[in-house]
Amino acid sequence: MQTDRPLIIAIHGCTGVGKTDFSIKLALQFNGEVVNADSRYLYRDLQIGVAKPTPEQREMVRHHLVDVLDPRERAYIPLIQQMAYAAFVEISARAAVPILVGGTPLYMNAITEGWTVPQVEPDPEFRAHLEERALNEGIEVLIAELQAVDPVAATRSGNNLRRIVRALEIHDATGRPMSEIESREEPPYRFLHIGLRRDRDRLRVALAERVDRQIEEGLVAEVQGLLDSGLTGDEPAFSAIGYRQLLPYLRGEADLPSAVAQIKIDTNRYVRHQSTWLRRRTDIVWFDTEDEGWDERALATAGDYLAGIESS
RNA sequence: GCCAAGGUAGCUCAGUUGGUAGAGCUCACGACUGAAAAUCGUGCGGUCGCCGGUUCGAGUCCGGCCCUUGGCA
Repeated sequence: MQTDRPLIIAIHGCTGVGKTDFSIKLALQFNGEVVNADSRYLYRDLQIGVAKPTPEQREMVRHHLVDVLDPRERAYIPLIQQMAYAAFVEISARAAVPILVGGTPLYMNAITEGWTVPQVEPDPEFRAHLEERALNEGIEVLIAELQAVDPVAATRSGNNLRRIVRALEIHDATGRPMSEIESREEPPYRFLHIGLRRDRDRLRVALAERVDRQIEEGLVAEVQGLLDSGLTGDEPAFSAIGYRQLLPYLRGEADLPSAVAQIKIDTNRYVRHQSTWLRRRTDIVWFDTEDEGWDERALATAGDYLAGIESS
């Protein structure tokens, strides 16, 4: 199929497999610019714990969607999509190659598959009210209510209160079932999906070492600094792994070793969640980063794609 | 050496008046379209410290032994 839709390279993979370093190589070789799709890179003031691209890397390659939100602000799918698509336009206009680098599979999918989420603004009061009812009357009551207006959403929401509340919120605002409103429309771009992966056990060990390194590099002081700047620890950015686990320690409620241990456990759990999303995609070309010369082959694959020699 | 408490799933622990074991976490798998590094679900996993006794039947009672922790000498 020949079209003149702009070419985009998307890099998928779990945390710690080397997406950031590879994206720099890719960008340097093909005149690329990085478009971030990692929910934690969006936030200003988070650095060590989220393994953000270094200042040097950001000087070498232009980055988009990094440090664009205040820790108090909440990220959400349409916002990420708008910013990413705007970046694609800007980069393409410069005749450069957009390199979308994931981390947050939900955002990667929403961007590359063109999800259309129901345009219903979250209503804090409505949510608080339902959450209170769930507490007092039991979550079954809400499930039954959702079942009545949107069986599809009720079935897939299970006991996940957040999803139940969201579905009820959409129905309340629009009078229509969330499951009917949502859709997807292929975005006007062509993507090459490159996935980086690594043996899970060895990745876990490497990530544990990364956590130890982050502590040595001053993660505790960074988190303390955020609190000193007036944040409470309840802000959206504080759901970041490496940050929220340090709060009990800084409050004197836990010792450092157990807080660090919890960071490692939560990091591994995060990897599992990412894997669940990634396994579902069938359009990713995978590279094992433990294979000799994987990066050369990945770069070559990208080169062929950009040159129009798609082999598919 | 003596006294006390305790030895049950990888970890922390529940186990009612004896009826061949549960929870949370870990780990694995899955769901999830305005919170997603969030949230929710499923599954794997134990010769109940060892030996013997009582009993139709013992993690649960009795005896002995081993080990851990605390206290006293």
